[in-house]
Amino acid sequence: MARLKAFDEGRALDVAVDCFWMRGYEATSVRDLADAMGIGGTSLYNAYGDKRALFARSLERYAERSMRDRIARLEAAHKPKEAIAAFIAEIIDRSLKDPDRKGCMLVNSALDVAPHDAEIGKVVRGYLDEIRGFFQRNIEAARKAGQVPRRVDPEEMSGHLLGVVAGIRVLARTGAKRRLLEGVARPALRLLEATR
Amino acid sequence: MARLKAFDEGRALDVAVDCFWMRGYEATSVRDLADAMGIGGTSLYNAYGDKRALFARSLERYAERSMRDRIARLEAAHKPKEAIAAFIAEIIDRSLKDPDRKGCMLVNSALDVAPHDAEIGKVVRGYLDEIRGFFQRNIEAARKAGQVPRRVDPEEMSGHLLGVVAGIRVLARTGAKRRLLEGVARPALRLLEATR
DNA sequence: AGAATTCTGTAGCGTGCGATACAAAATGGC
DNA sequence: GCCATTTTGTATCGCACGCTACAGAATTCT
Repeated sequence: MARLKAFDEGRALDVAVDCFWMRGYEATSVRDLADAMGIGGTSLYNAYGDKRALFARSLERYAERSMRDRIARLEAAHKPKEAIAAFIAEIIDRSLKDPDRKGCMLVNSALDVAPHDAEIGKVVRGYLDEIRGFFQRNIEAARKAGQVPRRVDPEEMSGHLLGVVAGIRVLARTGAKRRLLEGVARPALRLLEATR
Repeated sequence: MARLKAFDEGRALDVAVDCFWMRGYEATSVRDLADAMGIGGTSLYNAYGDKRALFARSLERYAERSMRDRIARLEAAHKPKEAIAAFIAEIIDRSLKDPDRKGCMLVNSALDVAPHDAEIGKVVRGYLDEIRGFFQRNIEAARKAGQVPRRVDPEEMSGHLLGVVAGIRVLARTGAKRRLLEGVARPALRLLEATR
């Protein structure tokens, strides 16, 4: 019927994710994007709409690949309390291993673009609440199984853990060392252990 | 000797702080700044140098007025443990009261500009470490006074509190409600209380 | 008053931005 | 083989960006 696309939309989108992830929305130009994705500007607009639409799709892609996949994998592989600890440990490891110090695209977006774009702000809030939901779900399960003290309130504690994760992402982006990041997390995890 | 400045450099700088605080570095144009400050572009360059220099001075001003002043005031008015609780309570209140949801300029800068500007990154890290220092200092004092459990490690716990504050600032910028923000903070403060 | 110095407004520099017009190239259906 | 349709590269568009040249206004010193 018509000419075929000469590039893989999904792969190019992954590249766009990296660009927005590293530099943020404003600081990433359409030309930067097109060059990195290996396509022309026309193809970019043809395939994804405008810059904002591409950002929205990138954010969605990030949430799917870097958040939901991780949550699903950890919940499948670990018992509830261990899933929480593994989530935080993995985030610290990834933050330290990434030479670009990109942090978390959701956290970056929460500060960068959410305040100036109500629609994207709502989306970001939804994604962050999915993370909180992961924590709450697993706290509840662990508490029912007697692996977490009864005095721990799942809703409150899930918010605490979400805040801790966001804080870790912020500090990691400024080049914090492992010692500091683990120090941020450890007291929170200790609250899930039985009190001596 | 020469013509006098027709504007107050300090007051204008405060306006610049608000602009950068709300919109970030990239998204704030020199024209936006000059208009808001009530001066011409030439006067801005004459008085502050270029945009980056104005940002650096704004960040410094913010740290002085919104961080060091608060720390000094709270340490003068409260005993160590209460100073910590008051610091966090004040941040939550201010975050919720601000209709612009500006959050914390240090945290915003840590994500926005620090990763792309080593020098400013270093400055931001220094300011954040001043906050951590406030926490550590007061934890140590409270612990010596027997108001905080001996098992609390001041260095680790100060990092935890810094992370919690950063997390609160992130979530506040996305429009989080008081219930969530206080839920983030409460488990951390509970660690400073004696365990039943 | 006049000289010296600094500040201020206008006007514009070159550059990069997001986005698009247009024609050539490539594909599948008939 | 030709038509309809979509993709692609080139070549911009108008605009806003950070920044500056320049001349006139304002101030102090002599």
